[in-house]
Amino acid sequence: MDARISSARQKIEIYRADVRKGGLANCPIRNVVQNIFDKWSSLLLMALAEQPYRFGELRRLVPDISQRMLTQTLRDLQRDGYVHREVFPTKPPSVEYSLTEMGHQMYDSLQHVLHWAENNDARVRAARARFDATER
Amino acid sequence: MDARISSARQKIEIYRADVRKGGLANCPIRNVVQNIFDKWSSLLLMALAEQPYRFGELRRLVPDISQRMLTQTLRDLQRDGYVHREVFPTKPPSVEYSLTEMGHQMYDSLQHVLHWAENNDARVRAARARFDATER
DNA sequence: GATATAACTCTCAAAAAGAGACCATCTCTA
DNA sequence: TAGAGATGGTCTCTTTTTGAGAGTTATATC
Repeated sequence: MDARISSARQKIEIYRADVRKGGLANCPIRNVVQNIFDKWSSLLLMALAEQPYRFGELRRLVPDISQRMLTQTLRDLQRDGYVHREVFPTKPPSVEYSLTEMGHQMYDSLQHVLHWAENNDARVRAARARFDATER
Repeated sequence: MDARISSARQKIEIYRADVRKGGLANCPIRNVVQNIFDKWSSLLLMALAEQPYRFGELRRLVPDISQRMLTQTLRDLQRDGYVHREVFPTKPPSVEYSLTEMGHQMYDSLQHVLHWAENNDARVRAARARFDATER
């Protein structure tokens, strides 16, 4: 069957499927999306979608990420197969991170939301201001 | 200018722009994406994209969300303008949540990643298993 | 009168994230 | 030749976020 035409309802069912079995680990969407929607993941994917970067470069590119979170997020992305990590035997060894083929494919589908966010920032801010003025 | 053709590089710059100003609140992408990529947001959006639901229905639909997080996530989505909340003056008052026009538009762009996740679960799992066997 | 339903809020414990010190190794500069 | 800086991390401690679950107000049902 073609999963592209599955309804939201079906997706919810998939999300729920595993809850009934007692855990969350087997739900396909949640399983995958969990790591992509991580606080720093989309940002790092955006960077790596453009070109490979070294650890220190990423750190400078994203100044407000802690080294701990950079290490951890990169490892998670590597573990899921989106990112390739290559160590070069230079004097202080350097490490380069790049998107894998699958990483690029995934990013293609992620891009849409990022674009939307970029283009609709003002509307969201306006909605937020309206809410704060009314409901609070 | 058409933001749809902006490169990843430019996006990163946008992400970074506000860091230089000392806070994160003004970065458009991060600002918007933050709430969409919340742990429970995409799941609730998936549900509401299909049809309106009442509070208790959502709770039963997503059994592993705590009431605290359901309330909070819904309020955040409402605040950002994706979700409409309507109170009906029944005896114990009931509340219905539905997607706004903007919510539907946003969901259209979010859908792509969710589809990708649904269709590539096996690949991700395989990558993960490979990583765990090798690197650990 | 006890119990259930509705949509929440509140408190406390557990998990995750951030800040920043520390590490080994090598090169470059003073 | 001593010190500083760059490499890519780890470790510990504190703060923030999340989850679990009891409590709330008001009505209806048995």
